Amino acid sequence: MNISRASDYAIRGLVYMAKQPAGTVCFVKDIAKNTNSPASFMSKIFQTLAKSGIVHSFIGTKGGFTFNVQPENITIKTVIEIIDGPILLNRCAVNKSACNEIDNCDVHYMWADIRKILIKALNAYSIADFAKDKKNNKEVLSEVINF
Amino acid sequence: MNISRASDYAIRGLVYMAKQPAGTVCFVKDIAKNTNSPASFMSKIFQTLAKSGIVHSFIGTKGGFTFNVQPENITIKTVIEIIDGPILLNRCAVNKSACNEIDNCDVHYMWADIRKILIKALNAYSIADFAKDKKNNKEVLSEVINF
DNA sequence: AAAATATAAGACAAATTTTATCTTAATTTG
DNA sequence: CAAATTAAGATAAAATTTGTCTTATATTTT
Ligand code: SF4
Ligand code: SF4
Repeated sequence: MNISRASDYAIRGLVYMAKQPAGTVCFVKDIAKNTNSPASFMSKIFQTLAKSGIVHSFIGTKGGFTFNVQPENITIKTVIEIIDGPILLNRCAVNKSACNEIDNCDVHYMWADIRKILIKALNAYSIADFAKDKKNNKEVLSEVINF
Repeated sequence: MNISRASDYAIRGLVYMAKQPAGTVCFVKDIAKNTNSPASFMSKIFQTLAKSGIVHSFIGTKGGFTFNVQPENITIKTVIEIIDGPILLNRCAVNKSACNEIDNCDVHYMWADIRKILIKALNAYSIADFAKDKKNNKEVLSEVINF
């Protein structure tokens, strides 16, 4: 029950980028150094992010990455889905076609429900939220929703 | 971002047990058959559940498993933690000792927050909730918390 | 313009985790 | 006490995750 290390790195890398002056072309080398991640692994992660369209890549000397979507509009959920694929807690609750139950089984509604909550929480945080200050100034969700 | 198949099976297996008359000694063979899971895999899963104390096991002919904790008191979170281990979304947000940040890093508060929400949601459902009827009669959480 | 350099892209490989099976031990029944 | 039934535990296969190494592309320098 965790995100992959790749998704974790991706988020940290994007947060690092968001902290640089807007428009800066960032090198994987620097992104990796500042996130304590293996550069070659981070490289592959950014390839995936580039393919998805949220960052733009430039090959060759002075190449690197820039945002293609504003960090305010990139939520944690977006990043996790790009790297890890769809968020399916029990790996079938959404993909009903993969199960042979005619009616929904005993646990279907629960997983759908919990998934909905999780996705909303993951969508409540954007990359830009972390670039500002450490104890980010947004109110803590779990208090706001009184849950 | 999903629970393991083992946890999924565990939950389904326990729900099956909860549907039998209280006190029934259940065989792995039957539990597996009724959850479409490999019996030998389910066997190992129930070993783990037995070690944790939530079920009791009986060896030998007419052996099997019974609840050691009332299904009402076994939440989904409990089961997942027994099978998959602690719920750590980014695999460090709780285990601060495993990281070398002096202050908390940029993403620490977010993960702590989302984790808190997820855990509450997982704790809101018990095994007994599913034994009653399919569209279980408890209100849908994601609506109740207006989130 | 060619060579050297810096960079991302993509192919490849190791490590870990997940999923499962196979063998052994324990208990009951006849 | 032998046979049958069941869980426990050891072992193995498969899948996924994590990571590295090589190749292609663009820029800069000579
Ligand atoms: S009905 Fe059950 S098995 Fe089928 S998709 Fe829903 S949760 Fe999965
Ligand atoms: S400070 Fe950052 S790296 Fe350390 S435990 Fe928290 S989330 Fe993990």
